[in-house]
Amino acid sequence: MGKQTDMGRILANLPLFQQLSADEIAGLAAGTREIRLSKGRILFQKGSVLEGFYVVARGQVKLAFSSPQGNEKVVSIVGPGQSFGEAVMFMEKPSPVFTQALEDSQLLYIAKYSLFAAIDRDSAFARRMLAGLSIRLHGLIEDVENYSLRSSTQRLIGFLLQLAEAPTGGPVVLNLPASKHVVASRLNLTPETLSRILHGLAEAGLIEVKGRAITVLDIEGLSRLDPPPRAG
Amino acid sequence: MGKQTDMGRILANLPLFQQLSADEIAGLAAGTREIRLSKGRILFQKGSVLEGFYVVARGQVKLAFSSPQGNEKVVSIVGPGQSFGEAVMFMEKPSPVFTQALEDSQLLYIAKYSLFAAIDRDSAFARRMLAGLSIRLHGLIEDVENYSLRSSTQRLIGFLLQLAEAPTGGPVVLNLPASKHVVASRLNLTPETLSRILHGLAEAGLIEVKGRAITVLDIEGLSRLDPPPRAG
DNA sequence: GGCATACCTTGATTCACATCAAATTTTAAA
DNA sequence: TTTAAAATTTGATGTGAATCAAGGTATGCC
Repeated sequence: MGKQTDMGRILANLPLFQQLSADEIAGLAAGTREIRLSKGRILFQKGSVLEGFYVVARGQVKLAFSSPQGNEKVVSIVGPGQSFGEAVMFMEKPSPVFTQALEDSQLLYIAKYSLFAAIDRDSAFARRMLAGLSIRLHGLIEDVENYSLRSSTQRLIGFLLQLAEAPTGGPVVLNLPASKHVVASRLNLTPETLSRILHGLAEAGLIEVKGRAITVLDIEGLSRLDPPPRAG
Repeated sequence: MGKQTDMGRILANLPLFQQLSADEIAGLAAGTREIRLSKGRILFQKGSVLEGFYVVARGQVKLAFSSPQGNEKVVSIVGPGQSFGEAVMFMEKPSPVFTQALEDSQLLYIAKYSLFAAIDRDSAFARRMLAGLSIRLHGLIEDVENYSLRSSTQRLIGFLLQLAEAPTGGPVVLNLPASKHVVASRLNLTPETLSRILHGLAEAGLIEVKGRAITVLDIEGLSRLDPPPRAG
């Protein structure tokens, strides 16, 4: 036991694999290996071809691309229970992004053949996989929407409200999921702009900032500045 | 015959359904209906929930979102043989975009249950579906990359080179897939900016513009202005 | 043809955000 | 603690592309 059953337990707890049987989990676990990644380490470079995908068990990694001019843009901050690399694996094309650990992390690498076996055995699982990719796709569409028709301030507010994730009116304390530098990049801002916006919102009495901890004082007020997408 | 076999023929020719057996195509066709959409018509609004997905048989539609301020951003221009709406269907969430016909169009609507049946019957098809969504996802990542770290000019050049799709050095004639207004929106530009950039490139002797027809005179020169993503 | 409607271009101006430069604070390590 | 390195803030300035405002030019309709 030990390693093997640990992996089984982690796998079984992933949203994606929630509904698999013990047998199926065991099958996946056989094609899975553990990877430890210390802070700052690159997992794979842009251009890599993946023969499997990854799940974060502990820690945090970022997916990002870099321009020839050396700028870097964080596409995604991936935390425990979340996976990445599926699309690149299914496509069999070079990855458009690279992956770097933001903290010391523990990942699981699940081999393609092992996942395919699960898909072949269980079409409900295949559907769940499709739904998973669809959600990812939806997220990217939202990003595109944010970048193209919302201002810096609106993007930040949207981000904060998502973290706050509480429809209550009262003050909510939240922690930025990463350094301001990384958060800024994720929101397509410079660190300077992020700092100024946070200052401005604090000035306006809408939030309080203490390092990475942000207290949302007035969700209503923030929402008013952040025209939420109305259905219809 | 007629309608029914027409649909079968169209379905069978779609990249997604290429490798299905005649039986399987027939099964899909049973859950498929034809939709005619005249130019300017809205197929579904933002916020709609889809019980199936669409394939363009003839014509052209756009997927776009609009801001409260009335701006509109085209996410995708969809032509014959291409499909859309799968992700929204799998997710069972409101669509983040609306769909409007750019020309008189003929679409096929493929019901969810019919697709699910195909997935249940044939896991290779499920895999192809996964690969299809992955490709879509990859495209969106590219968009995000373009919006966040390339200039207007670079985005346009990238777009032109993709349309040119010929590694030859000589002049290539291509047609913009839609009106300049729509193309501009797709590239996250105003029509004014698009016009100016085209003018500038023509001035520089790199292209020639005559309405929607664009002659690429110097692919090399264009590529030099458009740092292509290097793997590695 | 003549008229209207959409489409595109051109110029002047503005603005949001980036960039550059320099403190200042926080964190980590010795 | 002391010091070094990293992260963050603050201020001054620059700029790419949007916006505003007219003109032109196709395209289709009567």
